Amino acid sequence: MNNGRFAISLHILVLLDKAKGELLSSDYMAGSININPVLVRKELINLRDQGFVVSKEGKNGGATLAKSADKITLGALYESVKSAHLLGSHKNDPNPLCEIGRDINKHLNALYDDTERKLISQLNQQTLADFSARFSN
Amino acid sequence: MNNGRFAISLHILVLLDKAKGELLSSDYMAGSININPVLVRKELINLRDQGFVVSKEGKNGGATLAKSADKITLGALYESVKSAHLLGSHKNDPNPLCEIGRDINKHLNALYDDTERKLISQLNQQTLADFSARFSN
DNA sequence: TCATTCTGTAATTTTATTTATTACAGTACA
DNA sequence: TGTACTGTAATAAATAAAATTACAGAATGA
Repeated sequence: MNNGRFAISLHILVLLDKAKGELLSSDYMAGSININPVLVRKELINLRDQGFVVSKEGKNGGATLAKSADKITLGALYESVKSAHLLGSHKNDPNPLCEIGRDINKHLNALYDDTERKLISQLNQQTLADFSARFSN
Repeated sequence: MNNGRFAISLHILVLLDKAKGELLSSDYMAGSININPVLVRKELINLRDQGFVVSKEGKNGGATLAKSADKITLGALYESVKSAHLLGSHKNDPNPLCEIGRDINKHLNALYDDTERKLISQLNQQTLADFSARFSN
């Protein structure tokens, strides 16, 4: 996971948790995160696909949590936004004529998968409720 | 860690381990990794600064491991190449007028630091020797 | 000694990725 | 039926990563 999507999604979820069921608009949330509202809407679609939030179209629409904050683990959130490999490079196209180059991707992927699995189980020990509780208000 | 530096550095180290003390040139290693030799040389400088390799200038020069492969942990390698935060975004400049935005970086950083610490201790359980041994030759 | 083969390093260009912007259709409300 | 939203596509701008070019300096050995 190489981009700001984890931070954006977590920020969204904290805002929704603090809103206690009140619908928040993407424009409002974009103002808090200080990013473009379209990015918020895209993340909301992903969060909705994962079952974390529900959203309502039309006037007075917006988003709210779809489940209790203690049912959303940070590991699940991580998995929902990860795109590239944890440690992975963009391009990795080693020389197949070299004995090391030929096999390294297989071994790197095994290492990455193993490491990522442990990272996720680590993150799964914390929920959105835990994280949200760190905010004083 | 968001780029291919971990993969590149590990590839270099495996090549050097398999070379058993014979000096390898950056051009040769770049050919195996299939990247530009200048990138290899830059990584070698970092690896040398970390005490993992030694390099020799001039004709018949090149690089070799500075210490035994079982003394180089993958956690130390990870630390040597990490630049950005593990889960961190490029830009993260939330609105300080929002109570959540005002505090979120503090809490995100605590989460990132904690998670990264555990990732590194996980990676520290594996050495270059372990990884290199996965290659059949 | 001097051509050769390396490393070290800076500067620049190219490519890839991420983020922002613009635009607009569709939905729901009041 | 205007207004305030979401959903979504297309494009542009900004940023980051990688490649390229260039060359100085070091060590070798013919």
